[in-house]
Amino acid sequence: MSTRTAAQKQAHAKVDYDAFLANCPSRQLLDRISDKWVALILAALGSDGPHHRGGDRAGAPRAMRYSELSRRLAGVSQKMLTQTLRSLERDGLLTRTVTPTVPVTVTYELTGLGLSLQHVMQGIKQWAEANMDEVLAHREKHDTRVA
Amino acid sequence: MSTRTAAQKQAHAKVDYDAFLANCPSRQLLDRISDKWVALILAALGSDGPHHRGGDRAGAPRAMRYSELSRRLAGVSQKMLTQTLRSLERDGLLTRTVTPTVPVTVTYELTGLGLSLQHVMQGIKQWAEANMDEVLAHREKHDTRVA
DNA sequence: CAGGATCCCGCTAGATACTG
DNA sequence: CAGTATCTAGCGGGATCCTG
Repeated sequence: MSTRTAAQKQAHAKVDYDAFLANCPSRQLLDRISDKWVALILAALGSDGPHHRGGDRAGAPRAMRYSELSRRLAGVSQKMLTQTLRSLERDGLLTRTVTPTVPVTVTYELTGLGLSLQHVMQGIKQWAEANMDEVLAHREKHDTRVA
Repeated sequence: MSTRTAAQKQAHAKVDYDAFLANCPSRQLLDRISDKWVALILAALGSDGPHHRGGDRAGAPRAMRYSELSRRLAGVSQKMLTQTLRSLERDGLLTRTVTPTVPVTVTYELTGLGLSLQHVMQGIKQWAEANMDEVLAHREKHDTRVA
């Protein structure tokens, strides 16, 4: 993506959104994207498919069907899945494509904007998986001291 | 402090955590850290102070007092602040230091583990602030089409 | 297949009051 | 100053039933 527009905008209009401020829109946006399901949906759409389960490095952005996402995000209710997808669509992070086949086929795919967020969110998911042991160790130590 | 114990465990039992799985601990950890307040607390502790508001590039990790954090995270209730701080402390992301002065002084500071997460979370906050306009535009377009 | 619509429970986040 | 304790309203989120 070209960072020229972004740099231009920043230098020109200099709209300083600050998530530290309670009434700033970016605070709400931060709240929206700081979500488990958002992270997982983006990770799923950013990786290269459901059959390649051993490792989620980013490959080419991939279009996935609703059922595929549902299966991949184990334990997600269809309400949360649909709700989150709609929210992401509304924010321009992904596109929803309906193909009028015999049973309707719906696919979701990341936009450029969504992909840029995916790169960040991916880090969080990976951090959680990578540092799980250490966090677990800290918790145990902390709990035994209190208990 | 040395984290030798954690490193020992990690090198020994190579458990591959997968946040896509519902019962995986990393799923819950992902849920915990995917939080607005976590992002803001880490950002606050990772930057270089409250008076330097124009830009939140990471400087040296800084120790902050409870009241400082409370002021910086505008709109946070003391309950959420305390609760989130305790959670982060339990997970080993930050340390809580009590200094028995006349009125008690408590400072919070990121650990190495916390700092590593901060680098990731920082990206989210910055993404939200940087792409706010674009998201807003998408929403407007999407809403007018539906309305 | 891909949801929409409802019902409803739980727990969380906020407000308020009190304390070492 | 830095919390703890308590109460409650609200809604996040799951389960269930229904549809184009």
